[in-house]
Parts: sequence; C-alpha cells; structure tokens
Amino acid sequence: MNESVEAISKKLADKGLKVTPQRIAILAAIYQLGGHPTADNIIENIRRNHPHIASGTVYKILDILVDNKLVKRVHTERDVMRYDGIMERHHHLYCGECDLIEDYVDETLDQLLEDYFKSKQVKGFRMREFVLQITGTFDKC
Amino acid sequence: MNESVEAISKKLADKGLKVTPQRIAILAAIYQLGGHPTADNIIENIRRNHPHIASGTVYKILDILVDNKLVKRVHTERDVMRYDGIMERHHHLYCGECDLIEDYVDETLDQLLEDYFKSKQVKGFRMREFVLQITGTFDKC
DNA sequence: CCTCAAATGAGAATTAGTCTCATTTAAAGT
DNA sequence: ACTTTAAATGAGACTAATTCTCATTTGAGG
Repeated sequence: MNESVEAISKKLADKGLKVTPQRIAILAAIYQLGGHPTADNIIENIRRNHPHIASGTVYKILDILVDNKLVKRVHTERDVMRYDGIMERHHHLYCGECDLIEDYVDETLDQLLEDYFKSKQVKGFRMREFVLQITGTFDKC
Repeated sequence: MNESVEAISKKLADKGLKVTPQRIAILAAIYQLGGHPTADNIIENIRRNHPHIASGTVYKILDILVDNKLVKRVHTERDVMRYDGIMERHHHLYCGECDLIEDYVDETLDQLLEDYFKSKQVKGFRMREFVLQITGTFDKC
C-alpha cells in the first residue's frame, strides 16, 4: 500500500494539518514499511532520504497522526510502541514465539461482535470499538 | 482476592519454581492490589514490608511469573507494562479519556468466539487464546 | 547440615520517549 | 510575489522504565 505524495498531502490537509515534508515522509514510511513498525523503524527508514529529522519530531508527529486518526497505535505485550497505517477495522494475530504481529481482517467476525454488543450493553461504559487480540503460533515461527 | 502465603507458595512449587520470600511478596502484592498494577505499583507495595528488594529483581520475577502463567501481561496503549493476577479468561475495557483498564468477564461472549473459531481456522496460525480489547468511555471519566 | 545451581541486591547501563527552546517554515492575507 | 505569525522542526538535554552485570546469598535435594 504505497500512496503518492499528493494523496498523503491531501489526507493531512483534510484533517486541517499543516503539510510538511516531515509529516509526508513519516506517513509514506508507515505505508511503505507496512506491518507494524516501531518509531525506530520509521526513523531509520526516513533518515535515508531525510537525514536530519530529529527523533523527537518523529514522536511528536506520530502523536499528531494518532490524534487525527491517520495512524493507530498497536497494543503490544512488550514495551515498544508500534504503529499501523491501516485504519480499516481489523484484528491482530500475536505470535507467542517471536514478536510478530499480523493483521487479521474478518468482516463476518466484526458483524458477529457488533450484533452481540447491540443487545448486550456494559453498564457505565460507552463502547467505541473493539479489537480482538488472538495469541498463538505461526507455523513459520 | 487475597491468598494466603501457603496458597501462594503452593502455586510456585507446583510450577517447579523455588519458593522465595521475594516471589511470595510479589504475587501477594499483585493479588492484593488487584486491577492492573504496573511494576512500579508492585515495587512500592512490596517495599513497605520488604524495603531492600531490588527493582531488577522484581522485573525478573515478573518475567518468570508470566512465563509460568501465574501472571499475565496486559497490553496497553502507552509504554508502561501492566500485570494481572487473574488467570481466568477475561477481556479488557480501555478508557479513551484516562488510562483506566477494567476487566470484562463475559462467558456468553467467550462461547460465541469459541464456536465461531471452531469452524473458522486462520491458515498458518494455531490459535491459543483471544482477548477482546474494547475501547470506549466510562461514564465516571 | 552440605552443596551448588539458582536467586537476589546494588547499582550501572540502556533506551524509548519527552521536554525545552532557538530557529525555520507553511499558509493565510495583502 | 511578499509579509506575517502561529505552528512546526532540530538539536540535544532529560526522564523513567527496564535490562544487565556481577558479587553475595539462599532454597532445596541429597
């Protein structure tokens, strides 16, 4: 999923964000890297074409992108934050052996959950979204 | 959910782990604190009766307890690891406003998911367990 | 009660992420 | 195009969670 600079710029502008080369580079890196890169993966990727970007800037921009729903944070079992440029609803497969995390898209499941929670409210809590964390083992690991 | 020193010792011994005062204190603290304490919450709690425990020791013991399935790590959106002494299957409610995480037990939901995944296999992945992360807002927040 | 591998304590080291502040820049208006 | 200005960035100091190292202690089997 690679997107053009124009497409990325439009996404930023649509959210009312200033369009800067750094922001474009970070979104482009997330799309290009795919999977669930860490901030460090992103920094490393960007520095190839943009050697002077400060790591603090990357963290700040990632926060802004998350706040503006252009990127999601991925919950992990370990202490490094990961990011995800896919905003469609999806779940995650966590490998118990290594730190691989794969996306799992399943609209039937989404519908099942949605139907279930339509009738079942949790008292004192307004639900907004759900992500299923499925832990197991990949054959390849 | 407070457990006696004897009960905790037995849990450790049953896993083939050495029973040490530090390990007992950490498990007792997790049970006593309830919720989803951070390593720091646990250290603070233990130091009252056990002032000389080293933080490195606490982290190492927590790893051992997680490896031996006496404690779970809780996936969070932020960078501090949290722990959970409840080993029964349950899900989590995450507050979007603050960093509150509550347990959500729902056996009907568990059954629903189990039935669904009985017929639906994910290729190349052997599933072991699932936790639903439900994000939303608590009325009290 | 001896032995010894395993566990612990103390503190240094690492590292992800945050903060500060001087400088630069995007973009709205002239 | 040119100005203006609030917002964004770069550089690097700083913080805090977690890991590492290694000398010392201890649990548990023989």
